[in-house]
Amino acid sequence: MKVIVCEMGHHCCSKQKVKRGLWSPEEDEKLIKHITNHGHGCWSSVPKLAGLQRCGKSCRLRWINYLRPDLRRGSFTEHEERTIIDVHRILGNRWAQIAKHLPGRTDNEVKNFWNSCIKKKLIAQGLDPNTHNLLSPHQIPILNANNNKNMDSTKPVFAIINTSTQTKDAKKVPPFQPRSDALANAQFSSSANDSIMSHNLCENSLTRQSSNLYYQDCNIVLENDARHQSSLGFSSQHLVGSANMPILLPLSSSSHPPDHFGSAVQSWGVNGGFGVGLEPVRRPEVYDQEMLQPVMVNQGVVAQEFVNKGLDLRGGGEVHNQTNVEMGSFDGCNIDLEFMEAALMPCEMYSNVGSLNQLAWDCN
DNA sequence: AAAACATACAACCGCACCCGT
DNA sequence: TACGGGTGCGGTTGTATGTTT
Repeated sequence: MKVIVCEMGHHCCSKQKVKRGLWSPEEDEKLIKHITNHGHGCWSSVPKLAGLQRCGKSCRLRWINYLRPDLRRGSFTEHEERTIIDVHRILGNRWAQIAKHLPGRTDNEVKNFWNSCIKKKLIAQGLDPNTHNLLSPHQIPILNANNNKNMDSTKPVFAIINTSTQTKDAKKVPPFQPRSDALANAQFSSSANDSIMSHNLCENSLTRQSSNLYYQDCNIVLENDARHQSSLGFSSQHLVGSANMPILLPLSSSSHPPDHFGSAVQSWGVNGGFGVGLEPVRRPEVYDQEMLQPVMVNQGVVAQEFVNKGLDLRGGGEVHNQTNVEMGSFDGCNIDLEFMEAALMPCEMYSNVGSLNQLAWDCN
């Protein structure tokens, strides 16, 4: 083990030589003994009192991340992993906040686990770890190149795209950013009115919206890009996707060529969700509420277009009429649907995060 | 067997915020 | 109000260990 001794560092340790690098068992023992007997008090004074040639900051870090008795060591459980993913989707890289939802885990541990494990899993699933949306099409070649070993070309590949990126100026669309300010104000209840309010407040927070997933053929989406921006401007996508709602797309599949979905491309509308795969994860009351008030829920321009055109968003007009989806089309695909559902489900459905109120509270 | 490479994780660094003076 | 010390946080680096070639 190489121990570096230097005179550089923080103001708290600039007056004396301090060790850097890995801690020895003897140093650990000294620190534990001191804090057990006296508490840490002012961290800058700990090294001197404990007889350590370390800076206070280093002592604090060692204690918090490694020596604390209430730390939970060992690998992360699946439940913890899901919690991390879910909270990260809402809070972003706020590791300390995320760690608060995992008793015995430190921010550093969560961060390392994210960077070394979860990140790769999400990418392997076609998810952008930063946004939790499906990777944009221009990222897919990279993804495929990196994952060819694990790819089964006979199965569809999915990616999430944000509906707001389905434009020619996709790159200009700002990426998903956690909205802690909105979360802080968000209220969630079972009433329809509250639901509407919540969605308005949490426009981007991937809460209930995240359960509104619709699968479409990526090729067709891209080919129809212009149509999506037309003045007529509405398709099933516009209805199902608010400006920020993620949509699941099968990117490519030899067993499911574009034609296979061609007849269904407009069928993935409000009622045409990928029934087999997604219906189980939806809460009926939420579904109904959103069906009643999609315009309010989806605050995008497109929804307003529906209002302007006097369309009945409950019944669905042309959108609602096209629900002939072959539900068995994705049998045997290699995507981990459960994982994706978990990653996109409202947190209270599977994690120990009681509610977004809790998260909002923690944000403050 | 050894070198090269990959991975996990501990630790460091710089910055921002809080609070007391 | 300005300043400085203490602390917390997120990004980054360094190192031990495992795996592959």
